Amino acid sequence: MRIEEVSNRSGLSQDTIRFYEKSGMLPTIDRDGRGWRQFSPEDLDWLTVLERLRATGMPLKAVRAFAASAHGPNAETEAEQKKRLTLLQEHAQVLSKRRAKLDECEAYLNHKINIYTSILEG
Amino acid sequence: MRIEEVSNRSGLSQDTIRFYEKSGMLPTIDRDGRGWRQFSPEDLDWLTVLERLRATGMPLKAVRAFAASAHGPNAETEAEQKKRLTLLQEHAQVLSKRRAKLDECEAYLNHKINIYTSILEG
DNA sequence: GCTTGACCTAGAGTAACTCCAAGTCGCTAA
DNA sequence: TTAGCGACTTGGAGTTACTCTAGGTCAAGC
Repeated sequence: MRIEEVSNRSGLSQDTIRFYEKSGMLPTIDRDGRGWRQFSPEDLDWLTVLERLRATGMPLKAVRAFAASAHGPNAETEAEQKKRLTLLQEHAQVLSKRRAKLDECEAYLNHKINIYTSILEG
Repeated sequence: MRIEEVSNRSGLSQDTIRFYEKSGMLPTIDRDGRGWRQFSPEDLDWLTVLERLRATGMPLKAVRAFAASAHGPNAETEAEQKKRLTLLQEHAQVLSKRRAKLDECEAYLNHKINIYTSILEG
């Protein structure tokens, strides 16, 4: 696949994909004769993982640690898998806090909207 | 109140509060004899609003528009109130998308965690 | 042979903080 | 009374995570 397709499917911009490659968060991406990136289905899967981690606020530093573990030479050893599990579990905790904050803010926002609506109607 | 108290209560750092003041998102804040900011309870309320809008990802540009409307000379005219209502309603729509994304990512994360857990246990 | 379109790179620009250095002021303890 | 402390002040530099721009390559179609 070319970068445009991978961008559309993963939800990451072409610039972001190039930036992720440059900053070591992707495995080696093939190039064709012209020097264009050729993404495999696995590359797309990986970018989709990254998009989800980033969309829920995992900092790039942690994403990079996750990437290094997943694509390093010892990726499939128990130690590395445990490392990745821990990173994901920590992130899951962050997400539940994020959900609580979202609930709070949504309730507050609806409250505010009701106030404005009733002022403007009555 | 001094900046430390307002920071603790609003959840915004002291630096962020100063940054918001400098970039025109706060009403005029009183100063005491030493030049220290003296926040009123209304100032704290306003900062709490800002913290909630930002915590749910409203861009500063929109926050600034909201602030300009809320503290401008015509703040209480119907036109300005409608403007603010619209901004809040637009943001409420963003929030519901954000919630959907959070749900999706949380499910995916739990799926991944289950996979790692079962590999490492079995 | 010229244009178009999708890609390439390096590097500058942006958003929203966050940190730092250097300075002021009022208080307390020696 | 002066020396130190702690909470503040400012302007400006640094950071994160993109995002955009300029200038360039290459294959295909007219």
